[in-house]
Amino acid sequence: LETSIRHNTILCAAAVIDRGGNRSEHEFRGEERDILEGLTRLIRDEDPDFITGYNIDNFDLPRIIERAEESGPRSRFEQAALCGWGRVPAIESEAKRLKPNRANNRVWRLTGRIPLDAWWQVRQTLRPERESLRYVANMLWPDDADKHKLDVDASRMDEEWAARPDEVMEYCVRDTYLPLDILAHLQSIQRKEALAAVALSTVETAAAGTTSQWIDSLVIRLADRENIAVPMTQSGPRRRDQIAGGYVHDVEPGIHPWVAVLDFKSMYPSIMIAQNICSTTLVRDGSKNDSHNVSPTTGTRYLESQEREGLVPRLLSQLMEKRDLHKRELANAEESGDKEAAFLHDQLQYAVKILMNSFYGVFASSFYRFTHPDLGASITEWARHNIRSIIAQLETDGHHVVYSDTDSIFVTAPVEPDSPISRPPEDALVFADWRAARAETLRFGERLANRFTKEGAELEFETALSAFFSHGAKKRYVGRVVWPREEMLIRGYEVRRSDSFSLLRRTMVEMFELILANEPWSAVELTKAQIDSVRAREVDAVDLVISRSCKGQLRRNGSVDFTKVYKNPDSLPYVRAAKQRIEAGLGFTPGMKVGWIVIDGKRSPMRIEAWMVDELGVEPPRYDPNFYARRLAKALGRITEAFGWDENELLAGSRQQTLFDF
DNA sequence: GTTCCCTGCTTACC
DNA sequence: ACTGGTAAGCAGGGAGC
Repeated sequence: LETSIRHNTILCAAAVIDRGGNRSEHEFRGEERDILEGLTRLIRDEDPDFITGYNIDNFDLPRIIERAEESGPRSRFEQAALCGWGRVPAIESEAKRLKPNRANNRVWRLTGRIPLDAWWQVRQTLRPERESLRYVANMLWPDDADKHKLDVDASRMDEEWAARPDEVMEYCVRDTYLPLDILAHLQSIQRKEALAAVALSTVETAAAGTTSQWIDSLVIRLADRENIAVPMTQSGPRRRDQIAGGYVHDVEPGIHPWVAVLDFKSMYPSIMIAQNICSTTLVRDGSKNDSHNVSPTTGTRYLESQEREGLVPRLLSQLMEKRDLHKRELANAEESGDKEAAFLHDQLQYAVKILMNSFYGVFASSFYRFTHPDLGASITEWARHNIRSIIAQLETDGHHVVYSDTDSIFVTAPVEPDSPISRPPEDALVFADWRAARAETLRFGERLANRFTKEGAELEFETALSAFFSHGAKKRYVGRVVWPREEMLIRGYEVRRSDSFSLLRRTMVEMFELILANEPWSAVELTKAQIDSVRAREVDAVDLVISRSCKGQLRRNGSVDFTKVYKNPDSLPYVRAAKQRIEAGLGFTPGMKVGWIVIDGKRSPMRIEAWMVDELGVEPPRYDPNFYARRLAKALGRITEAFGWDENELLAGSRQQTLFDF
């Protein structure tokens, strides 16, 4: 749709029908009624299974319903001519199922069809820094200029429509192809189908249903076969104390040379299977029997599986076998060059993985029908117990555990001291030392995996690192992987965060390269140089865009209320940016990411300007160089501090400035 | 005008 | 109206100085 900013009405619409790759395009303009009727007729004639678009959940669908209700006839059945998209006969008795509807502001439902928003798929699978269609198209197809041509000013749509409707129509059509291309690129539909296949659910449930519905699909089916009564879900609010989660080991700041990384294969599902944890095996009457599986800290008891195998453990074992099978088939297919089979098995093994990992969350929740607070608590206490006891044994044996998070352990390998940590050229003398260190780390990793793997808790040797670095914060680390591939592994740091800015991300990656190559002083020099260039305004504003997602509540008239979701909305930079977008006529839908540039960081609240360059092609805002210099110094200083250069020393830089000069 | 502490919030890791 | 916990870090704002 293209809509009037002034009157909220629909100016024109375009649709593209994709039938097995053959596409046809359809344009609608004229009276609003005619546009809506035309779209509805097209959908009823062409009968699509999926309906997509960019941000249809929050924009197109609500707009269509709203306009149909406002401009259209009174009765629900008469409105069906304007938005009766459901796959049911257009008769009075079906009036209810004809219209798309959205229960409790959640996902859209449309009888017989599946609305699948390309924006949401992009967001979930790609996590882009910014989410405008223009930005995403540019990211996915950087060389495809006509996919991201910008020749209509969307913020002045009324004027554009009045002056040159043909160009607007063309622009509208082009943007209708993109969501189809995006879904194809992300293989979104295939993924939903694979999930439906393994969860034994409809594709609709796989696409729009909740995790608990996927699990219900498997558990209730099995419970029915076994004549086990299925509890109802209790309604109403039930709060309870949180259960304890995974264990996270402290990290010592600095470089740790030659590290073997091990992790448990499907940790929580394995524990559920091994300990037979299930609603149907939980001992609830206080009886005690030596055969019971007893959890290590709370002493929760479960029947042993020989006495009665729990429904969930059984389902999980089957899923685990299924995943192994698809992985084997995937390997076979790859070997024989059967691309279609390889694709299918890859989708299926991935869907099984997703499904297996969903079990724990549902059973640890307070409101699932088969849940009991003890179930979730038992799973995590076993997990903490297993990993802690391995850490303790390793330390007793004199091995240094560098880090551990939930199901992973990072252990220093016993390599020759002074083995090089960065790969030397193959003709260098020390290359042999590097290779020997790697071989030793591999042997060590394999040995640990064998030693600690037991029935129901398989410890796998996952990667070998020639160096591990952290500045001392949990969930933030970098590793130079030397096996099974050679690559850099970065977790948690600003590099991974979409609310950082690209100059910081880039500089930090370069810095890590140098640190892992054992050249920390070069890293410091690099950082100082970058700080200087921001200070001198030599950096493009596009490299300084910060973005975050922003919530809001949509009012009936299409405006957004921020006070319902935020205590003090105007104190938040992203809310201020969202308001600027709305002001500029660019539109904002709750949940979307908004970008901004800080133009005065000294004021409180800081002054920002929304980033609208992608959509409007306007001049970028003039940024506050000192703010960005400080943010760079802060984030990078945390890292260089491990080598003796702190934030203020970085800021002082080559210019001999003091902390208070900006 | 700092500094320190707390709160509110998002986004990461697993 | 619905899957969990653990953790880092930014920005705003008030208190005590």
